[in-house]
Amino acid sequence: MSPSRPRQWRRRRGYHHGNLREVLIEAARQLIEKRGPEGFTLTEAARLAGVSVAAPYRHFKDREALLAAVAHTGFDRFADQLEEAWAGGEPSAIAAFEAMGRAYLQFAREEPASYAAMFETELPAALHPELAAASDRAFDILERACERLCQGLPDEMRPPKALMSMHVWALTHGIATLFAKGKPTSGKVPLSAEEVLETGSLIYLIGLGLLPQSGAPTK
Amino acid sequence: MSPSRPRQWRRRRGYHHGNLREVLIEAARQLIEKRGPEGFTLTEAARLAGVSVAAPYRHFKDREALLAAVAHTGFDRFADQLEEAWAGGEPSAIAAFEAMGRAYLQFAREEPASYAAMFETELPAALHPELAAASDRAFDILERACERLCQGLPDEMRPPKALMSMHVWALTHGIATLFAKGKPTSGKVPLSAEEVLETGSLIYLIGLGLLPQSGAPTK
DNA sequence: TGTACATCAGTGAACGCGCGTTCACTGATGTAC
DNA sequence: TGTACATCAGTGAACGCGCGTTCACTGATGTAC
Repeated sequence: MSPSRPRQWRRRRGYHHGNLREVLIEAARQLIEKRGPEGFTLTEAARLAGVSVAAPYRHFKDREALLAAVAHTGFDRFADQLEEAWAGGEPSAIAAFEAMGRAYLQFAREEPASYAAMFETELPAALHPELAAASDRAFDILERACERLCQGLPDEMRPPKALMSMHVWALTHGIATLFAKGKPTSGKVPLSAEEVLETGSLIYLIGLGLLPQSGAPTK
Repeated sequence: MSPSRPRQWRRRRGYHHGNLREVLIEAARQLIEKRGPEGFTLTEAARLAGVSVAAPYRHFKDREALLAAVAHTGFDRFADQLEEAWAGGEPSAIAAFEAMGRAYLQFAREEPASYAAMFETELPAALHPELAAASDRAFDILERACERLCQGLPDEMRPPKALMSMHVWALTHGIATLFAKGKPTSGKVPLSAEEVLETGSLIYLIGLGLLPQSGAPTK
């Protein structure tokens, strides 16, 4: 073993971390999960990443920038997963739609910190345009899904896609947050978030005329 | 003017404030409105109320107790307003239901701080049983409303009331939070929260068979 | 009605703490020659 | 291949600040006699 410089390109060894930006985002995610988006501190994130408290400033302008990065990377994965779920349900628009709903709930459950950073903070969109773009992408996916769903509907029964997207998004977001752990509502009712979403959207789709009345909830 | 002790029973003059508990709750509400439930400080609330930083401890065990009081009084008014709106819409169950929905959105808009303290904090229910009771009361009102709505429905088409309540609550809560000011979603779409809720619940009620298909959204 | 006294609801100063951010610095890395 | 050097990505100490909470205290109030 000669003392040649360690040829570990993106390895996190030695003085230079090599990966600190991503590690800090992940650390912030963990801390937000415990203490909420307002509760996480830059100091703690640095400690968790094993660097000095000043190191994060090489990668982020300030605390808020790290929070925005958590939200941004969250939106990216969120949009990816919605898209993937939709594609996996094709060619049945209904199946694809329901798969997307489940993917939404799954994301909120598996990445509560990302979800909180994305939807429960007030990051000024003007200061974080790349964040706004990432969030728009997720909304567009939802909107296109609604459009596809309604394709077969006669014109006069087809709801405006923006309106329908809001219905679907609000219902899903509402379920995701009411069922989030620690919330006063969670566990108050012996139902899973998935059951509530599936039955709720079933009734909604019947109301739109996309499904026959017979499909009413049975239990 | 003789120096007789001021006969102002519950007036907030002089050394004894007389009203401090309520004033602190109101101050906390104002601060939460600006900085969120995690962002408000006891120090600032005391300053806003015009008392020393130690005074709040005469009325609240600690910071969290004041936060819980904001949530508690919020739930009380919230439940009152839902109940009142329902009563005002009687005897038409549909009209009463929609009035209740509007009252919900109105509360969230007029008391964003209360709403946040109620639904966006993680106050341990075990430590605040009176809070859990107040929240249960609000949910019960919603549940009874759903029951009333479905009264005319044949048994096999009637959804379990807990399930239906969750649908309705989630949709309304989702709309309220997505439209809350400062949120990434607010203002993204040229629709009012009320429009989205009204059309969304219309479609839902059609899906349940409570309204004829003809009532589909027109615009 | 007057007075002594217990209790209540404030004050103001102090504490220890952890935070966000800045600064001059230094070790590691990549590259031009 | 070797070396000089610019740049990059860290360190570690320090700062000023505001917070939650505690403490001994005191002025105001209500009440028993």
